[in-house]
Amino acid sequence: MSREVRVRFAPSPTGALHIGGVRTALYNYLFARKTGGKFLLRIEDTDQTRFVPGAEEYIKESLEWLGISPDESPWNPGEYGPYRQSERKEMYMQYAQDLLDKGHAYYAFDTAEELEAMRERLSAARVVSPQYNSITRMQMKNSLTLPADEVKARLESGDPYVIRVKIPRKEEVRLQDKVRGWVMVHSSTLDDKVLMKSDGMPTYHLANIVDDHLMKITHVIRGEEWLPSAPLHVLLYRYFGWEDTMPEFAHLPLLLKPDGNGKLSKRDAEKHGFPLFPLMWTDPATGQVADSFKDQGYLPDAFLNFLAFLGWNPGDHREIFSVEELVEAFTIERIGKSGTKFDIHKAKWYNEQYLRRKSDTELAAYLLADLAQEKIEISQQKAEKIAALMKERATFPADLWKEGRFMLFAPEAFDEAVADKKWNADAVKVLASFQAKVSALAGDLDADTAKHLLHEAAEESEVKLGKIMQAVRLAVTGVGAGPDLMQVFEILGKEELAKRIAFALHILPVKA
RNA sequence: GGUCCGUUCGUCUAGGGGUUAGGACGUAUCCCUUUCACGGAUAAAACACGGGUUCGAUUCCCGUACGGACUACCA
Repeated sequence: MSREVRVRFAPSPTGALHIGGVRTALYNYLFARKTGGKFLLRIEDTDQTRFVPGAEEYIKESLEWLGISPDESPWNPGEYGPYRQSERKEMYMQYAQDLLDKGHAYYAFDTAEELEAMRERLSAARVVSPQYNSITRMQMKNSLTLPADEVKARLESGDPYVIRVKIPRKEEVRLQDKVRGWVMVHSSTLDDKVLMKSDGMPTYHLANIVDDHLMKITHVIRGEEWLPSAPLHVLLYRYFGWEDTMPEFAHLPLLLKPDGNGKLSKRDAEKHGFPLFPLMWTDPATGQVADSFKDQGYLPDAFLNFLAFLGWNPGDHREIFSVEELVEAFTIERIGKSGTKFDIHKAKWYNEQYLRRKSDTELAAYLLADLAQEKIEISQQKAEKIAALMKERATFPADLWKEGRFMLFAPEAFDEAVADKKWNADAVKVLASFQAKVSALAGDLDADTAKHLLHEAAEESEVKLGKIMQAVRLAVTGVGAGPDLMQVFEILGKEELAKRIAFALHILPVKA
């Protein structure tokens, strides 16, 4: 009997969802689609002190932007809700109680100061890893050391307490990870983690296991930072008696700094000028605004393709994958083991590839939107022509007009280096003649006609066209490089073209 | 410090007991071209180190180094 695949993305709403989290969500999504299963989103907000307003909406909008929305979520609940742990608060105590009853958990009354004192004492005694465990718990204030009536009295009087898991002294805990293979840990290195906090909220460990079980999760795909606590989770499944339906684990490699070593951080992003977040994020506490992939001009499908390849590959030489193709090709087995350094160059390359594959109509929409921001109006037809001409040389949609500004505005100044080298009497002669021909033209100026007229002008002046093309470009665009000139002429139209040449002829000094 | 995880060109990676160790990004050169870009071609560029096992190891095993994660009443 095989269960329907159910996977979840379980972020904590403590700020903007960062790129590593987005990748985790993506892998979960791909796996669910591939296996015909369900992808759900659960908000892990058991720590009220870290709750950040707006973070949940941010997660939702980020996934929507990328087109990887969950099948079940707080805003689109399935039959296993609620999908926010804060709203599930009442459910957890009975499970903690179950562990208490079975002797796999106990009450602990130690204050923060007492815990601190314990750690200091242990450190002073050169204990290698000071922790609340099978040995040290016997010196602490808990239901294992205190007389039963005192425990009872403390509980009844409302003394603050936590519930801790009772980790066995000597036990080998094994787990099979789909990415890493067998991982073995000895229970003596584990500590008695808090399961229920004194505020009545469960910790991640308890809530996570209970919810995954209740929500019938079959595969846990999450970041490698969770690998050290996975043995504890295995133990909890065992103590609850849920081992037969325990999900399979897959711990993803981490995203690392582009240079040097270490985990990818906000500082690296700032240093290298690349974003870390899918959408723009304003920190509600500081008002600080963080840049985003979307706002820098990354296309969602390109970004997704790039993200998928950060730690995964299809095993062949293909690089460009639509979401559908990613779903088709994705397997957990092909996820890599080692950390991945983040390289923004590859992201840009993906963006270029996707940009070039977009239709002129699609790109014209981006262009028109950008221009509207600048309060510039051009026709749909003209926008499409510009898009067609510029898309081969753009990385982001905004480049369409940033790099092609001269198609909308006549040059006010001319590149001096180019003028020095290329502006000469021959060029002036041909341009003057060409300008006259353009002005005298009866119909519209298209690229072919422009070329024809320019050839004519050159021949009449007995000048080789190749010698003066740079000068012609300079006169019309103000710079020495750019897209096909005849296409530019067509977009400009004959009046604008004639006007620009006249202006250049007037401004630029003629050399002998 | 302890536990766990990892290590193939600068980067992302394929591969796997015998290979000219493959691809992509980036870099360089050439071709195309009215320029720049695109596109095409070519080049430089890697198995961390030391021991085993083996006829043979980059591949398997052990160790070392290096890197990372975790080590909270945070997730």
